[in-house]
Amino acid sequence: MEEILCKDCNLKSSATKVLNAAELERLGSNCVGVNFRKGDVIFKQGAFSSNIIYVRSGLVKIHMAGPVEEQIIKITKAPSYLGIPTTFGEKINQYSATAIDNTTVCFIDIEVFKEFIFLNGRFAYEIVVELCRNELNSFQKCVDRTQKHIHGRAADALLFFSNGVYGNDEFTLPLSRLELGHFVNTSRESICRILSDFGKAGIISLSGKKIKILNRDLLETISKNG
Amino acid sequence: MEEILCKDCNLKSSATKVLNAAELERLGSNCVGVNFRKGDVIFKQGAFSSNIIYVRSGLVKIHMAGPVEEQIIKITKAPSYLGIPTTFGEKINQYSATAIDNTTVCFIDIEVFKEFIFLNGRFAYEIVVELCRNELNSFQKCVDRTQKHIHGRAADALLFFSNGVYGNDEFTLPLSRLELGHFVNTSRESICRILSDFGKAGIISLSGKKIKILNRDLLETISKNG
DNA sequence: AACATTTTGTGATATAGATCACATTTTGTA
DNA sequence: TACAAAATGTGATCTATATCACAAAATGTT
Repeated sequence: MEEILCKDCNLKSSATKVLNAAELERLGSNCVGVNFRKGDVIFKQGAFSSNIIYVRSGLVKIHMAGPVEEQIIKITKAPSYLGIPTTFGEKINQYSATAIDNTTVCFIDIEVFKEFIFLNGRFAYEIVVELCRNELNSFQKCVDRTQKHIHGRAADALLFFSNGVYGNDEFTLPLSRLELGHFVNTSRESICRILSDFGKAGIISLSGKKIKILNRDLLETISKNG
Repeated sequence: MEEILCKDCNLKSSATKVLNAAELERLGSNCVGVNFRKGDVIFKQGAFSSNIIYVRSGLVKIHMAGPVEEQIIKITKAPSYLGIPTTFGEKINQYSATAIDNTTVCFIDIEVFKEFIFLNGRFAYEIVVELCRNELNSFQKCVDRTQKHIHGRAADALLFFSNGVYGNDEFTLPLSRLELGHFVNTSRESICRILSDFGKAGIISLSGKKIKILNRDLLETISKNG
């Protein structure tokens, strides 16, 4: 990738925006930008972890090996940090991150990151806020995952891509059917069936990975009650 | 409760240990201790939130209303903070906390807490570490919840009480069968059946809420593979 | 102690969704 | 362009667990 200095980066996180010139300088010399293509592994569960990762652009899945199969815990759109919990909590990554679209990230040395938390209260505050938001989301997501029926969870996923990721009624799924199954806790077969159910009911139109939401109201109803 | 000044409190959190005398003084004048008895609600989902809660002693369940039924997201033993995510992320509690044993907590004014994060890097760091640990645990817990079969999840719960809470093979369940169901995502009936299965198999002995683990190895095997 | 209420145990049945099995389509590649 | 490999669609079973239904204990209350 073309090298951009942190101070000139126009894709700063809300935490980084709070750093002063000297701190940005320090960040710049302890921060490496890397491009990943769709499918590339950014970091792997079980590997040693010594960096915080800032996703400048792109889309990433966070996934971990469960007792039975792989599970996609969440899908994160830039801008966002990855691996803060794993890097602060344990030396070893507790989960993997894989690009599901072309993605640019910065690897930030954990020690510099810690330094900023120690020395810059506003930075620390922004990080705490981000972690808190994540925790709430993951509680909510876990409850939905365990209580909703498949149709509801599949509707959730479609609405997530439409609203949360692409901001459009029409989009190309960045996941295979199998991965979509891992994201909503079902089998590939069930996902296939549900998507075609939705298609037959006129809720979406689909051809391969291209999806268009035709009846958003109904999809939202299914998401709530399904 | 007998009033104890924060500076004299011998149940400090790892974050509070890092505060200096002046900060402890300030904390003391913005911090109220309260006792709760088993069953008392500490804070309620949907209510306005303006305090961080530090659990000095006791046992608390964090629970939220799901689309179908109540779910116990986690059970937290003192010492620990409650409601940091809710208080930083949203003005409204996203979940409830209820004492499931006699519990002593301190209500800390959110503004003082923020102040410490801004001004004391070591305090901020300790909070970040706690939040990170929570996030990892909740990922793991969510995967287990959605992938393990009931027997495995029930075994998990028993091991959690034995190892994580009471540090003993013998303990009194702090939950009714229904609540235990909410904790491991099953119905009351299934929990009853599984506990009696475990009893018949000689893995535990049980009379009412008193439980003794007789075959820990087998229970751990079930937890892993079940 | 007697009664109402809540909690618990356990069989019988129903069902959402997994799994199996195979055909078809799509994608990558020599 | 042709062929191998991967991804997808869909019917036919199978099964874990929910739900229903009721009896029995335990607990709280006057």
